[in-house]
Amino acid sequence: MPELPEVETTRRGIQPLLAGRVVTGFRVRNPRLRIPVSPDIAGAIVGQCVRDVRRRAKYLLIDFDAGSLLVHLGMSGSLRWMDAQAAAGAHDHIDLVFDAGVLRYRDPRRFGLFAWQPGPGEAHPLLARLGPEPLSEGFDGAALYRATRTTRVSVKQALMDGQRVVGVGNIYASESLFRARINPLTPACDIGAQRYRRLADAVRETLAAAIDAGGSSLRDFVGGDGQPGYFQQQYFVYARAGEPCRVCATMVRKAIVGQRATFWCPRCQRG
DNA sequence: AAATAATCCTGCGGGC
DNA sequence: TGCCCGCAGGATTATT
Repeated sequence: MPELPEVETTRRGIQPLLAGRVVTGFRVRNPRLRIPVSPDIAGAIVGQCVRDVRRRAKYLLIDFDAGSLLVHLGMSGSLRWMDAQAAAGAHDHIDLVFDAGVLRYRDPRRFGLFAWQPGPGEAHPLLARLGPEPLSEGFDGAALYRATRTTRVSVKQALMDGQRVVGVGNIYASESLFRARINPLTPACDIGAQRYRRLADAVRETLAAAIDAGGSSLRDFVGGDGQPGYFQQQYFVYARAGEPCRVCATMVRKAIVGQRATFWCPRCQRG
């Protein structure tokens, strides 16, 4: 389940492998991803040099002079650098081929996407309405507070809405709210500026810690059969319903909020 | 206009 | 043991 930390770990793993190299082929074995892979992509990138690999929200942007290849890993996507001759598995849908090797995209559930954005910047419709990056200067408690004055949805749903802040998925929403000691079911408009400052700090800390944890798995991007980019973290509350809170030993609770499983400690998260 | 529901897909675990 | 069912999940689109 790649959330922002996994995507950032993927970016750090592949950036040094791709930058400066020329694409020699683009093989699509199965174009049926969340958005069908356009047959025009090959013509846009074959023969072109990768200038950089960036990340925006959970999208990877592989930059060329003429534009950027947008890659989203969806629920089960992964990218690995391997020998060009390596046999492709059942869910290895796409190869970005270089002389030195191949960047292979595997995605059993096919929730991911590959799209082409002509030109520089982040003009693609998929990127146009995204909120601030949680690890950037543009994100803080004041921004969250301003963005939640007129909504009655729960603070957890507000936190997961990519127009307010990007990259906070279901796992890290629950984890961040635990760190901030905020009950995920509280209406977003009922939370004050001071507590949003605490939440913004918690989001940053939670994501940064997960990215640090992912650093040790960077080597997995080269060769091997493992799933790169996924790293097991010790969660405070996520998927721990019925188990004792790591802070106060109260039983962790679970509820479905906005169709998503939500976990919290009723003692540590009262407000 | 905002909130909610449906949707895409496969692997896995539980129950029987 | 094997089958069926439900669930998991991000983000867009459709519906209320």
